[in-house]
Amino acid sequence: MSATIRDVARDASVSVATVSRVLNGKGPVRETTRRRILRVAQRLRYVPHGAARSLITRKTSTLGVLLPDLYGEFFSELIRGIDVAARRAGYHVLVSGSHSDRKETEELLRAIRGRVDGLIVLSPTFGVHQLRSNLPEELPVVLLNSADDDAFESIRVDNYGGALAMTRHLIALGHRRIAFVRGPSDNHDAEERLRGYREASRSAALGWSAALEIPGTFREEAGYRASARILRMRPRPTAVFVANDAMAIGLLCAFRERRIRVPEDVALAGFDDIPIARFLTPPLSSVRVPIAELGTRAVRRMLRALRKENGHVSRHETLPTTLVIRASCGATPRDGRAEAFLAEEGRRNAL
Amino acid sequence: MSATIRDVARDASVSVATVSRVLNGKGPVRETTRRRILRVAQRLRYVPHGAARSLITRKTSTLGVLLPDLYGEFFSELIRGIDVAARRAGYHVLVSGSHSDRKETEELLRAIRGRVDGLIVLSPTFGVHQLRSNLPEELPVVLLNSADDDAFESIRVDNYGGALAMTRHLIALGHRRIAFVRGPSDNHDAEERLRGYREASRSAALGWSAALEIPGTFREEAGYRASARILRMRPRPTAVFVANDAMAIGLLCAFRERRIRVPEDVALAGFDDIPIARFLTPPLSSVRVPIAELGTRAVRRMLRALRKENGHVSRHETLPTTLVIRASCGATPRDGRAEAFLAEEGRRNAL
DNA sequence: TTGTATGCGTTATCAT
DNA sequence: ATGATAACGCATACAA
Repeated sequence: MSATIRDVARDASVSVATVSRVLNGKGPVRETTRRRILRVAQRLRYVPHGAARSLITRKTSTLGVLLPDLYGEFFSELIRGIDVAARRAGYHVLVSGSHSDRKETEELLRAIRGRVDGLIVLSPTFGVHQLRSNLPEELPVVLLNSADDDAFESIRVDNYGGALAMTRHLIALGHRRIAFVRGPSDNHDAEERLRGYREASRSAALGWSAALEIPGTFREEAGYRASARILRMRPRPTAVFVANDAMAIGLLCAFRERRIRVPEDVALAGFDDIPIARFLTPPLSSVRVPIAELGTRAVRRMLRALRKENGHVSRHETLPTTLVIRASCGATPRDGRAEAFLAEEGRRNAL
Repeated sequence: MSATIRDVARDASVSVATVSRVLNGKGPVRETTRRRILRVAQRLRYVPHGAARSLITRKTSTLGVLLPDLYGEFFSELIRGIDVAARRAGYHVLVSGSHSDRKETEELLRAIRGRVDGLIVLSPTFGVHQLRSNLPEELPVVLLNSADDDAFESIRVDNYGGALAMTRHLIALGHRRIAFVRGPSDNHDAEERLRGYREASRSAALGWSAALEIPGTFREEAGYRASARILRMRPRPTAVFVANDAMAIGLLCAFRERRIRVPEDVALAGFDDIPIARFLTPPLSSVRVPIAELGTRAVRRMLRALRKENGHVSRHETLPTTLVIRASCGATPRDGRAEAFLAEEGRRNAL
């Protein structure tokens, strides 16, 4: 068994109270005893017991993160952002992902009482009411990219604005028939991106039709499949805007198999700007989403809430998205330059 | 404040002991009181306090996961594997990633006392001695892909065998000068892959030379850069085996810029078989690593250790890697077929 | 079948 | 400057 505070107290011939004071740097204590206690603690390899401490302190110094069924880069970037920000502030991260089942989620929500000081929830699919009813009242919650969020603090990404800008960019390049490959219809991010596409199409008075919108799932396979429907259309779309990069990769693959050239035969643009987007053939134009920052901000907001400083801060925040134009949409020479590549690398490392 | 067990006891006119018995299903209790207590508990939305419970139980029902600076698919797949396996067994997952600083890591190791029941450590870089000295003796530890692991249970992936097989495959295709782009030299996985490449080269009596081994970092950029050195070699290598897929993508990008055709001008093979490998241009031959399974197994081993069933099980385990041959190494027609794609998809979904 | 009492390892509130 | 002791919320041995 590990040493407890009593062991340290006994070996140092003091009371547990004094040991506690020394270890927490609180209250006055003579320098000599302080050093003696520290020495004993080190020799015994004493470490305070987390559960015991949080029982009395009513603080766990850990943040909970609840995620849906996430894949690939998005997941890892988000966790990374949360993790580093949390650790910097002395917090641990309790993560629970791959939640598709509603009941399971509720069970989990209840199980966290006394395990976390706050909860960061990314739930583009589910509503928020189940959160309300399954969570302790006083537990701070920060919502990420959620649909209805009036009850909690929330941070989202400007999916709508990004989709609007990219669609307009394609229009500016002369495209009139632009297909859109959708994400899951129960996903809020996906719906916002669709909304941006529609708004741009409408305001430009394009020959828009429902047939131009193709269902998808955010997975590569869906993009691969979408290609067939796109190539069957008459007249054929001259550009395809895809709701995320993963599906765009599927499309790229399918187009290559059918000898459709990008961007000569059809222009292509994605969404997310995952790290490999610029390494694709051709390099993929995309809408950059600050994923890691989404996590970082969430933690920052959470910390503020934990310090009860959330009295007058705005409860909703939207992170901007930015257009990243590469060769796939035809606005740039087909082959990217190494110079451009290196510039991008610098920016990335600076992050 | 949330309701405690006392609140429930009071409202149900019983003692806390009885409430505890009901909620944990232990000991005999009359059916009528049982139901009454359950009803009250539900009305009060009572949930046992995790810290309090683990203080007395000496169990936290959470698993710690310690990771190095991981990126992309590898990270997310591993976490997914661990997460689902852990939750299925009723465990939470406390993750801490992006550890490059040694001191910070040690601090963290100590901070987990009383927060986790066991620790899963992926540390291809660091040694294990610092684990020993900073961890409570009795804490079960499962090591993943670590260099020296005699002290703990460990699971690793057959990096050596995979690299050996892929190199031999390239040799069988007629290649005699095969370059190898290395991973970080302090990374155990990377070194094992290098070892496999060397062994295959040696046993085939190829014209191997140190110049054929190019340093790398596992990031896309390193692959991009490696291309220059490769193209400068005389005679030029006819094939390049890259220590991971991310770098292979960088190479693919650089080759395209320089109008080097793959596999016609140079064959290419990667390692990891990340999901997008088959969507690349051309589809990338790679060595598949069962990442999610690595996590799943780790949890299984951990659970066994927690049940103290680890008396007679083998302490070291190696997961097999498998060759995935696509177009990039030239063994297959340049364009993959949709049929092949769909077959692969089936396999993937079955996972 | 149920209640009482003790302790898990800390921190915090009093004394001294 | 230090010590005794009461919480924190729960599980459990033992008594009833």
